[in-house]
Amino acid sequence: MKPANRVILALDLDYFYAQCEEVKNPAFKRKPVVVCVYSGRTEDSGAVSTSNYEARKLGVKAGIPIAFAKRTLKDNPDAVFLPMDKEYYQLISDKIMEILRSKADTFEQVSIDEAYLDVSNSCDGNYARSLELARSLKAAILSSVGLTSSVGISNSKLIAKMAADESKPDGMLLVEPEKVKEFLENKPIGKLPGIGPKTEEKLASLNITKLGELANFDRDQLARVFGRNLGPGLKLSAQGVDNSPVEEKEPEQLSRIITLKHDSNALNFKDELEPLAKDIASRLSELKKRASSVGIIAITTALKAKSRARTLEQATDSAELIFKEACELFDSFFREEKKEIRRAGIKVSSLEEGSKKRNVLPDPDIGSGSLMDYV
DNA sequence: AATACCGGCGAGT
DNA sequence: TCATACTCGCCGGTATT
Repeated sequence: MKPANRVILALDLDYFYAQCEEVKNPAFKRKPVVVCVYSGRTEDSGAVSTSNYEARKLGVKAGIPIAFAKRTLKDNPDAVFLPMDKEYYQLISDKIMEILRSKADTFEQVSIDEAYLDVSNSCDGNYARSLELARSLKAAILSSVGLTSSVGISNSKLIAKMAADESKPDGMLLVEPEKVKEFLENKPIGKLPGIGPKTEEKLASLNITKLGELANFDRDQLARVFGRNLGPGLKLSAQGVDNSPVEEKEPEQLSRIITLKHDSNALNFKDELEPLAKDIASRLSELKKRASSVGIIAITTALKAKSRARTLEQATDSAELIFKEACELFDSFFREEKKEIRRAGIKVSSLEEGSKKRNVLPDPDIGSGSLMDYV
């Protein structure tokens, strides 16, 4: 028999990059640990990628400038600043994801440190059993790589995710289907995944601050303010309605971006750009994919994101072609925008299967003309 | 009217 | 104060058919 309820588990690795560094060097535990992405412009230019809870307590969290973080912790001799070691974190992540995948009916990795498991069948729709499973997963992760994690369980990805968020660090929280409404209604709207600062402000101007209020708000008015899909979607989410399946998704786009050595208003940074194209091309061939759209990303000195893109006649995985398209897009970008840019990137999208040459365009439909054409 | 594409924005890790 | 590197998804506008 198919279980009546879905049983979905969301698993999050706690403060992932920083915790990986604690594993590498256990002396870092109890010290503020700050994982940094140095942009290489000046000594401390760049941003904090993530930090452990010791650092967060002191106000050093993801996204802030490294220089700011150093100033904040300057009187704390224990504070540790480390460059991001993504390869190492990736190895740890891969090992964990392999374990999780093997325990799920269906599995979906959503980022380097997060995954959903649909365990409806393996737990036979039984939430008590899912709690046992969650305990054993957390234990398996701890014993294999030494990391703590947080797990949320409910009947949808949305609520499981929110439950995991609420339980962290090193927590576990079950929200049974009958408890979903109660779980949501008094929470501030910003707790809903997808509602960030901007959306929160717009909702506040409609006098909506709690999820319960959003759940009961006029659907059509939400549609007018937030758009036909997004508006009603917000209302459904606030009601705890989420039927999205747990399934592995193919990547839809790849991008690489760098901070330029010097701000620029012309394409005089080809040397810095070319490796991005090479990188994307080799990733494409790893994935056995080709891209039929190539685009560029430009971040202005005012930190506004700009983009240009072009659809190719034929999908490609060639570094040379991607680089050439990107150069042309940057040239025309600088011709029309008289802006200085700080960061530059390349993005490919419309990815399709197959690394071998193959024309995927349909044949020109010469038979579709009117019969009258021949009269 | 439906679909495709583009550029911008917002959110999340 | 200074402000990384990604990925995903949606929106409105415009072009294409």
